[in-house]
Amino acid sequence: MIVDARVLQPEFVPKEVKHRSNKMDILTNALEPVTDGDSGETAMIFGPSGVGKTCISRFVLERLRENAIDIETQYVNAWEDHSRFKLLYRILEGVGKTLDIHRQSTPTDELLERLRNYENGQYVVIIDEVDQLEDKSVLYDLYHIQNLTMVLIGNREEELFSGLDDRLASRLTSCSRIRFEPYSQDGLEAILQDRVRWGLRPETITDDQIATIADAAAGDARKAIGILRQAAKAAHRGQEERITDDIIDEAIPEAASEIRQQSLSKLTQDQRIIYEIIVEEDAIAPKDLYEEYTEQAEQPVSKRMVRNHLDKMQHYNLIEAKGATRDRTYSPSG
DNA sequence: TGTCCACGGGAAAGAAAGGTGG
DNA sequence: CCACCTTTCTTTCCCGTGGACA
Repeated sequence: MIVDARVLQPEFVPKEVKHRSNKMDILTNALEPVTDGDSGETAMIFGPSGVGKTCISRFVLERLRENAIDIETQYVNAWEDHSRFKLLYRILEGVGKTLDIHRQSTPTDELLERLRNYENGQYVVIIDEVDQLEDKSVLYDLYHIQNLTMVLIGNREEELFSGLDDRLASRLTSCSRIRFEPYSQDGLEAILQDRVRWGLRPETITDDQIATIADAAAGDARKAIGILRQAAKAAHRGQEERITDDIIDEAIPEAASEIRQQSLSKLTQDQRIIYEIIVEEDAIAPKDLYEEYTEQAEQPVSKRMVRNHLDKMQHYNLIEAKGATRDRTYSPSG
């Protein structure tokens, strides 16, 4: 019943863009000068996850490249490359200037110097999850590089501006900002319909079922497509002709746990011990948590390190912290 | 209302890991 | 294979915060 599994993958460059055409226009305008060989305006994109921020940016850049020569583009995820060095390295990678970089003989300033010396036309860089960047001063340096245009993507505006250099912050107040809202019910249904049309055999899913999925996804397209994928896979496994309501009911929690599972697999041994304690206790005070952890771990790490782990797990949305200093508790999220 | 103190998180220092050139 | 350097991870130290408790 699955015709083309690719359209069930979240990365597939989809027709979603048509629901975001006004946002695309703003971004395209900001980057327009690039096609004439000038630097574009720094663009900032904000919005919750699964609303097409990354997707739209990549799409716009792709189209830019098609329409003009001498444009290089690069996509960097600051969640993966969160140090100054890694970020700069990744950016240089996009213009193939990393060949003879030896970490030993190449201080990070040298990386910047190379970017400044890049003369082969305009270079547009998407920096995704920019709030995850630990050293935001690197943005200030990048901002001042000729021929380099940045597209910054983040969840919340305040998070980006906090910890930002004052000088840069004031410059950025004038640059173009684009806010993405969660998809509407109708928008999500249209996106799903589109995927279904290309990815599944006709008649395998009803409009009502699509509406159910869209509703469960709460404005998040990634989640919606995840549910659809789970449902299609389940039906496929069970040799079903079509997707039943029962399959969808099961696919909704499965899609959620799929995301959680992916996060869990990235945890280290220590982090997993901590996570399991929190799940076990449901809500636990920091002190008790650390005591319990020291008992279970063969080589317990310091309190400070446990706090780092807790931070990380909050980022992954695995746990949440409630309360301020004294009455704080940690509990599993969801 | 004032004192106490666990907590979170920043900074510095130390240890480990990863890579290079001899 | 080793000496050496940079980056990354971990620990140690410290201080401001804000509930608890008198």
